[in-house]
Amino acid sequence: MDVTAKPAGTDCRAVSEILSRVGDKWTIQVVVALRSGSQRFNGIKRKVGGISQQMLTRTLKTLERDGIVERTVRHSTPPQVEYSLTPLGHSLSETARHLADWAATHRGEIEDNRLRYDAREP
Amino acid sequence: MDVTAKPAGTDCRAVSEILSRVGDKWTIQVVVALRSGSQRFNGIKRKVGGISQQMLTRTLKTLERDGIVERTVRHSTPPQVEYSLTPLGHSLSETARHLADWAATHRGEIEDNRLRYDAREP
DNA sequence: CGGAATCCTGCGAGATACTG
DNA sequence: CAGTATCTCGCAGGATTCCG
Repeated sequence: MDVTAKPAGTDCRAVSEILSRVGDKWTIQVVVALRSGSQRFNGIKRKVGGISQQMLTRTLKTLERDGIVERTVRHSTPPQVEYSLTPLGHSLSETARHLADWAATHRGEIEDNRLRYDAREP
Repeated sequence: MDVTAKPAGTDCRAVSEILSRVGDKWTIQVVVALRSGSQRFNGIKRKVGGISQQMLTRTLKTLERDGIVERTVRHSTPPQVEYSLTPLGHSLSETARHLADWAATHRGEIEDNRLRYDAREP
């Protein structure tokens, strides 16, 4: 997969690649939760709400792997682990904002379309 | 819409809602395939590449339901069905472009991060 | 050509319990 | 507090076959 020359056809692949990476149930919510600054594990858990510790662990690990969040361990008692966004993570969260705006703007419209669509075909 | 006061908590929900709607394997690829103009079923299938007939049908149907694509049937022999983006669909594809840009820009970086991460812990 | 119906599979994700 | 280890289940998504 070399990315050297990139005609328009390729970017649909690129987007869906990113989307399937970032479009899971929790990734973006965690990123957004970290926008305000570094947080600790259970802090994020509280902030996101509804996420299991299992999934939070997984999500954070893959985010760390991708260099989107940074993990800092503080060996104290009790142990503290801080998570924060890297520059890459912040740039992602900025991009996510555009999506958020789009979502906020068109959510009602979509909702209406669905209702209309469902109304006519039982 | 009311973007006046937006407490950080709300938009993360909105984004992930949109993402889980749009972040599946095919939706965006189909939308992108339709950007250049209206296409017929098998045209889209060819253009996307790798999608099964089943999934294309499903994807197009939910996109139609959401008012993102429009379906036009032409009763001829052989029958022709044309799909095209609605204005809402175009606005989505514009937003997707931002994501595409981000993806193109940072893909290599992410790739590197992964390699580095995987390299140190077997 | 453009679908619908059906069957089958793997992975995303929740619940729970245990460790350091 | 911050994880790891299992077990389980639903559903996205593929392949294949039939229909107008």
